[in-house]
Order: sequence, then structure tokens, then C-alpha cells
Amino acid sequence: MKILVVEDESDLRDAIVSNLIGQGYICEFAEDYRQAEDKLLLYEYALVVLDIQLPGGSGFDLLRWLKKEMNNTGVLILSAFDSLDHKINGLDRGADDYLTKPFHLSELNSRINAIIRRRIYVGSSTLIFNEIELNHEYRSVTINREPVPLTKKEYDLLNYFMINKKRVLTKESIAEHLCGDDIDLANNFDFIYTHIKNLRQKITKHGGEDYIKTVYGMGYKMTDR
Amino acid sequence: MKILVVEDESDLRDAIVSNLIGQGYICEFAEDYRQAEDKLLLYEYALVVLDIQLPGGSGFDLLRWLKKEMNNTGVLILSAFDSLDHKINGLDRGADDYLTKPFHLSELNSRINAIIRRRIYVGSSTLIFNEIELNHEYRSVTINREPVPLTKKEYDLLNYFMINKKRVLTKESIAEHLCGDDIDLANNFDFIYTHIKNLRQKITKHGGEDYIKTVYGMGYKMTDR
DNA sequence: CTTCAACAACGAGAATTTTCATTAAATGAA
DNA sequence: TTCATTTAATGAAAATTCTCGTTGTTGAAG
Repeated sequence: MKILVVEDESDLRDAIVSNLIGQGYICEFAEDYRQAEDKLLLYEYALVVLDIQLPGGSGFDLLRWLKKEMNNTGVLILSAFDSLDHKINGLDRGADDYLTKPFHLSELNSRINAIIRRRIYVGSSTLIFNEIELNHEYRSVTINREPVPLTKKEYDLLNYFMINKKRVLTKESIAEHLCGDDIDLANNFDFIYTHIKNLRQKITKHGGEDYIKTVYGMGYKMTDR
Repeated sequence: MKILVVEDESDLRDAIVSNLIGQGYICEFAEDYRQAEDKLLLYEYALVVLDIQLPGGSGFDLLRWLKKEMNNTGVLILSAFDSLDHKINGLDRGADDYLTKPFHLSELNSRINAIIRRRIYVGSSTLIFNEIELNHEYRSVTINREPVPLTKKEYDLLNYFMINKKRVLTKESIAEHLCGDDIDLANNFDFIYTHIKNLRQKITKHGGEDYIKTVYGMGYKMTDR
């Protein structure tokens, strides 16, 4: 799951990109219309953060093209104008959200997370990763069709990995996801180590492969190879 | 702590109001812009549930006025339009949440609870009930100035009682408050008995009076007499 | 005043979550 | 490479939360 940031002002762009990477997203950027188009043709992105005023063309045009070519990509529009007209224009053309500059990065984050969460939960309630299946409706997990008893925290952890497969998840973001509002940011997140260990043990014990790879210094990701 | 429901469709309004009263809230309503304004000038409400399309004026206007005049009141917007623009418009102007009709009452409940919980934690961070003091900033509780070690669930439970002193709280609403979204509605709520017992024991053991009165067949309330 | 049924209190223990101390592994610098 | 440092894994135990069976209470009906 990748995010493309299309923004010509380098300071803002760098801030957004490094912030998103810090959040555990895989993040690329484009500086103008042409670059953005090229990248969008080459890779699949879950979300495009799109500035409206771009060298080489209007962000609205890119949005229209994007929505025609690939409608599985979310779009968050950035604009220097707090014009209702612009806003409606953008949202009518299929953007998922609209943010006026200047904004706080935290605001951007929460909107990005909201878009991605919305896109993820659409579709079926069953997540499948090779022999592992997770069914939200029954809150059940099976490996090779055999049920695996998981505690709530383990279930949530596995779910988080399966939603974000191939993406690196930091201890911090995992803790935030597992504990919701109850998280104590002053504390350390070492208890995640234990949950990871327990989940891995239960998966392998029930005949599953350990797809949870450690990314040293970063976090973990669930992946095949 | 009172909630004002501003909604002109009488069926929906009645449903919301009786539902909220059932939840233990003190609840009033207004049918149009003018009535809403009058009530808001007269009484203090913790939360306004606000329909956007109102006879006599737009809910957005009321929201803007409300946020200018009294910014200690939470606002949850109801709208028949699932328009992102509306949503952003509302949230930008200071609403705390936004719900599109039609919705389940349970959805409304959990959002209302969330807003109220959030608002409670803002503001003055110390709650006092005779010899018992609860300080959010340090997540600490003292009885006669002596610290009392409480677990998170006990702390949240005591907090819930102190926020709602003299009001009867049902097992169900307590469970919902303690467990947030994690609540399993199919289950029974007997574990509340244990938390009540443990909290009472800790309070009396540390020299506090047991203000948590059992209301047979109803629930519990925290009160002096 | 009894009896009954629903509700609440309680203790004990099971399950889960979290902490902690120790060991192992990975990385970058010397 | 080796060393030092940071990061991760692990087992064990502490703390917390939840379940369950038993006992006690309450209020309504007879």
C-alpha cells in the first residue's frame, strides 16, 4: 500500500513525505503533472495526495484522468484556496477529501487514515493470506481451514497485519491500533514484542507459516517472500 | 449534563430522545431554529444533536452561532445528505461529529458517548466528591488526600460515576463506557458486578464512604444520602 | 408472613494482558 | 573483523480483567 504525494513546493512536500514514512506508509512523490502521471501509470497507489496548482497542468485535470483510468485509488486534494467552489469541484469529481493550506500535519494524517480505513473495510468481511483466513463476522481465524483460538489482542494484531500486508508497521502504530484511545504515549511499547511472539507461536503451532517478518529498526511486516 | 435534540421530524426526534433518556441522559428537544436558539440561551447543554435542514434556518448557521456564543457545548450533526462537502463544512465549523441519515440508534449512541467522553476529559481535570478526588491530568485518585491505587477499569468506572453523580447508571451503559467499541453486545454484563465490588472495596479500605448505591433492578448511582 | 424468582454480592480461579529481566541478533563504527 | 550499541526475542511472573458457581437480598404475589 503506497501513497503518492504530488506537490511542487519542496518544503511542504518533504514534510508530508517524511511524516508519512514516519507513520509507516510507503511513500513516493512527484513534483509536477508529468511526473505524477508517469508514476501513476507505473505503480498502484492506495492514495494520492494531490496539490491543485501544479506545474504542467491542473490537479483537477489529473484527478479527472485518474478517476477515469483507475478508480481504486483514493485522492486527497490540497489547495491554497479556501474556495467552496474549488472544494465542491474537487469532491464532485471523485476526490475523497479536501484540505486547505495551511494545515497541521496531524490533520492531514487523520484524514489520510480515515480515507484508507474507509477503503479497506469496504468489500468482503473475510481477509485471506495464503492458508490464513480471518473472518470479521464470526471473529474467527482459520489456518488450512482449521480454527485457531486467538485472544482479542492477537486477533486485532493479525487483522492489522492482514489489512496492511507487505507494509511495515511500527511498534508505535501497532500499539495505537491495539489500544485505541487508551494508549499511554508516555509509556514504552515493549508489550508489543510479547503479542508478536504469541501470535507467531500460535500461527506456526497450527501449521501456518510465519509471514510476520521483522524489519530491524523499523517494525514488522507481513509478507510472503 | 443535558443533551438538546434539534430535529423537526417528530418520529425520529422521539426515537432519539426516548433512546437517550433510556441511556440515562437528561434530554430536551427543539423542533425548529427559533426554539433551539431559545433553549440554548436558557440552559447549558453538554451536547446538541443538530439536524442540518431545519424550519426557520440552516443548522450550519445555528452551529456557527453556537460556536461563537458558547464553545463548551459539543455538537453532533445529522444530515440526510451523504455529502462529503457538508461533512467537511460541518466539521470545519466546529462540529464534533457528523452522522448521515438513516442511521442505527446504536451508532448514534456510541458517537454521543464518544463526544461526551472526549469533552469530559477536556476542561477542568479534577472531579471532587466529598473526600474523593479524581485528577485526569495525573490519572490519580485520592481519598482524604491519600492516593488510592486503581486499575484502569476501576478508574474509568469511578470517573463515570463522578461525572454522572446522582444519576442511575445501568450495567449496560457502564459496560459500554468501560469497553468502548470492544463491547460484545451478545454477552452478559456480569463482569460489572466484579468491578463494582472491587471499586467499593478499594474506596472503603482507604477510608472513603461507599457512595455507590445499588438501585435494585436498575443499576447504580453515586450519591450522598 | 411465607415463598418465589429475579437480581446482586462475593470469592476463587481462569484467561488475558502487561511488565520485566535476560539473552540473542543486527547494525554501524573503529 | 571486532566491538559497542541499539533493537528484538523470550520466558517467567505480576497485574488485571473476566467467568463462574454459590450465596445472599430484594420486592412482588399469594
